[in-house]
Amino acid sequence: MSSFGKIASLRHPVAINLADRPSASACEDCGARHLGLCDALSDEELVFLSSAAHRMTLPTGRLFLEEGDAAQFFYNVNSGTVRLFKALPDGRRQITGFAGPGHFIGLAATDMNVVSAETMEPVQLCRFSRAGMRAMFEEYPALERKLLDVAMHELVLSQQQMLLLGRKTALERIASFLLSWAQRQENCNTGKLPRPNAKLTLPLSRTDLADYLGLTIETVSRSLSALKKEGLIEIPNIHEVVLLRPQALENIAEAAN
Amino acid sequence: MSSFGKIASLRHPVAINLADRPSASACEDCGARHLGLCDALSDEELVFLSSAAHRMTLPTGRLFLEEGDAAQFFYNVNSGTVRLFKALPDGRRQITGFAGPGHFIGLAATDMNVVSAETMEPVQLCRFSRAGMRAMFEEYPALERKLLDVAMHELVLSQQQMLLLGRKTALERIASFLLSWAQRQENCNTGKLPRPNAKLTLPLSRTDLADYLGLTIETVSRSLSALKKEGLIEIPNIHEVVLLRPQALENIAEAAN
DNA sequence: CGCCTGCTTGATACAGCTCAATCCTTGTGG
DNA sequence: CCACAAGGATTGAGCTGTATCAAGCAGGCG
Repeated sequence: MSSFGKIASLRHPVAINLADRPSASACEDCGARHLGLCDALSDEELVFLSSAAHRMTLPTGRLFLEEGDAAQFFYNVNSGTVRLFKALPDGRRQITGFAGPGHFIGLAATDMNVVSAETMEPVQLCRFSRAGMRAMFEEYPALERKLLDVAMHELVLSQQQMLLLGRKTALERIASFLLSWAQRQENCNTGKLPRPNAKLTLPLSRTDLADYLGLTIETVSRSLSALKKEGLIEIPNIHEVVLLRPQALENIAEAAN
Repeated sequence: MSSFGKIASLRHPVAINLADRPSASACEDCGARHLGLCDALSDEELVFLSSAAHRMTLPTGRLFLEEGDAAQFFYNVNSGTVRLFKALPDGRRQITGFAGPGHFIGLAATDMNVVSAETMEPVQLCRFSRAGMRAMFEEYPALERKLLDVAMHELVLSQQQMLLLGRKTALERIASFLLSWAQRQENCNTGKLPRPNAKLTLPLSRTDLADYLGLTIETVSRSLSALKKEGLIEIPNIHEVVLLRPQALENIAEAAN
């Protein structure tokens, strides 16, 4: 996946006992310790990173980042899910992505935030000042390396999404989404299809789904119903989808033949 | 623009005479010397970078990067314009971006290219092996810093494009495109509107425009005609547009009131 | 139990697509 | 220098996929 690979050489072979160091134990307990950014860092680096982090817990539906505001912070999600979006003055909304455990927020920014961010569930995250982060790069180049990897991966996802939004039909969008969400869920990026009967958990509402796929909730609902009627999926409840025939979904998603 | 700013401290205050050093003079003459990536580097760094570069000249319409192939190289455009795109098996195409002088190609990739790239005019570019680039990061961290900046900027553009593709009307897409192309042309990113009567040069065909904006050529043509009839733009010829009333275009593009 | 919110389903409207004809620009050859 | 051909752009007419508007449905919570 990562074009620069793991930075194994930077990890200390000798374990450091961090139990008595408060700033480190914060990371030890963290749900995201072995995900994303944090997994790329040695224990020593984590201690340093942790000292610069402000840990926060937010309730559902909290808008903690607003498009147009000065960009002061980066965030790393520890638990829960966040939606990132842009909006037009008349209320039209485009969700540009979802950030779950281990995901990094704030790379898509200039001096101002270009997206807003809102929690979809109770969320725990670590907040870093952008200036502090920059300073850390001097000391810990692995951090910067990893951030470049993350940015490159997000670019790949963006390109996919542009194809989806610009050129795919409603049914193709839904099929594409289900498959990409499955990928994401079994973290990830094996490039393989999910196995038949794989069960997806969607923390998103139909409205979120519509705003992510550039459709209306009605069209989302109809498309899901169509896939159900064709026997490609099952919908036991509103937040779960079972992929009965992933290959058939793939054929629709990629407009094969 | 750049959230990490210029890396002024790394530039040598004392000029080095490079005239007699072949690998350096290649950069001295380059149209992109003071653009993008190359402008972020000191002369010393450029010499090194240049030694790793393979300079190429390609004719119009050359497909030099194909989606799905192993990602071996990065490219830096020196002159001309390149279109980057994804396609579906049935021929539907989504252009994800255009790369002109100073632009870097290849950040949106995993082990495989996820987009194809094709020249729209005669193009000069520098090619770098990805492995070589990675090695250079150790030696010249400014390079990596700059690459992260570039990636972040591309992410910002991607988010804008997702909003455009997912939620804007045909007229709004055209207006948005004209303004963003004006920004790009007067390199760039001042965030200000172009002055009235600003003249745009479009190296792209209507087909390219359609595939970039997620529309058909007919709709592109009709929307441009509509803007012309309303007196917001003038179209002296197929590759030029004059922005008579940028503010009015902005109001359309951003769906203001 | 019944309200409320979010989802589904149905009927209709319309923005943008498709198909088709014409126009314009540019390059070529007589 | 003009006639003509060819490819791209424009314009028109009708169609269609998705949006809009509206009515029912269901599951969760007080």
